Amino acid sequence: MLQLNYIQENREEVLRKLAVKNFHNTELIHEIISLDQKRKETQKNLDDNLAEANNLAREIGNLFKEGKAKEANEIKEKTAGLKRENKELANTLEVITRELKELLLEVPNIPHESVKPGKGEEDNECLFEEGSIPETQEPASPHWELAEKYNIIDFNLGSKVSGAGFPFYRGKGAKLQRALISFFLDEAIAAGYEEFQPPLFVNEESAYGTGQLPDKEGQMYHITEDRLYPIPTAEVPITNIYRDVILKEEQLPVKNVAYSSCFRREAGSYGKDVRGLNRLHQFDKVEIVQIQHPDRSYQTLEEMKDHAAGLLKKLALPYRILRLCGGDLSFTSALTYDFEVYSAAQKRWLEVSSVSNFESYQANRMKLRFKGQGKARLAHTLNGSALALPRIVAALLENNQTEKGIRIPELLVPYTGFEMID
RNA sequence: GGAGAGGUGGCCGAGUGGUCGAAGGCGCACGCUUGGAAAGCGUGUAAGCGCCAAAAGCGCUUCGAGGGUUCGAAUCCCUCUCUCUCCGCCA
Repeated sequence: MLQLNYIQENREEVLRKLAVKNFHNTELIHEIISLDQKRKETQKNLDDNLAEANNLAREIGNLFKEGKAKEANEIKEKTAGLKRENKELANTLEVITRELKELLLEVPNIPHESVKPGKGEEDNECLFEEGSIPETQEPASPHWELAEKYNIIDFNLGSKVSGAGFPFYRGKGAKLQRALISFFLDEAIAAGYEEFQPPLFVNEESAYGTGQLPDKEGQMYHITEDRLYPIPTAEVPITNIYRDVILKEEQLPVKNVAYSSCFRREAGSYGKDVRGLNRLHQFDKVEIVQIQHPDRSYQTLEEMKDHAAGLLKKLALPYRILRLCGGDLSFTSALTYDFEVYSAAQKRWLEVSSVSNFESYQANRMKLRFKGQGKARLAHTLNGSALALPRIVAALLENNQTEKGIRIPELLVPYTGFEMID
């Protein structure tokens, strides 16, 4: 969430920039500011009262020690009213604080100045495109047909055992998954990231920390009995490592990478766009996360963007990079680059990665700070998929189909141990 | 799942109702000392919120979390949580 002081001191600027994200709730901002005013007043009163109570308590202690029990008891009576008053003030303060936090959670992150306004997907700006659209022999098969033909992914079995959106990978399909995961991890490690294997279930605090709660509640599975959430992305456990942490400045940047399964309810539409691997309830992803000094976070974002691009290049997939417009930017992000690969048989672009700078929005929520010379400051958090598997697999299958079978990209062969799926 | 012991500052560790944000030590920073270093000596060493233009200063909160008792809680009571030891179960 945004910092209160920042909102207060830059009210007009905040409103102007949020408008880029199609956020026009001026009233909310004003309400927050006036509620904070009320908070300060209440706290001042409470603090003064508590100071007085502390003084009286000290006095009573001294009097008892000197054996002046009578005087002590007289003062004691004075404290009764004060106590009642304080309890009330404390309650008021708590209500205000809670309400303030709730309101603050409704304010999205401020977009970076390079973000252009726009309604949605259609207004995203294409920054870069590389690789040629492959010429597949007609008729080119979509991946769900290829998956069946070569018996490498079984959607029906998944439906039987779990439900739609939970496929089985088998044989060379399973090996391909494992190869991609290893490849992505190795590339990240070579780029200086530390590998983590995170828990796949997180508690409520963590879900709030990275912003899945309260705004995206319906997207996560929820194990109510134990109050745990299966992670929708490794970003959640990996970033939350640093919840309530004050790092030393020289520890920055923190570079972490994690492979994990991801779980998403995604109660969405059905049809061609979500067929096969296009949208799943469970999928695999390698996620990179960085925690960086505010002065260098945009440099880092570029570095992470290049990392993701490098992976696609090595897999020889045609891809493009989009800079999301205000309307398509997520609630918590300041700037996001989306990566899409071209799927030859489906004749459309598929999103395979999203690289974002959250600036201090997540950090403020989870009190992630760093300390150099002066006071502790909020750090910046960034993350990106590097990469998400299912659509990569879909594109690999479709783009690399030949009469003899599906050709594995050269750089991946050491990981798969085979050159063809046939 | 059962029984017991614990959770104190960056770390170790003292503290069982009053002046304790907390002894002592380690670490770290600065200074003195030294030709230089070590040792030694001295000083400092949490975060958040508020008052203040700001600094200084002051006030409030924080000893796993939440609640309670009390004029006053790190210290007493209750609930939760985590860690350790033993037993049970188990990949």
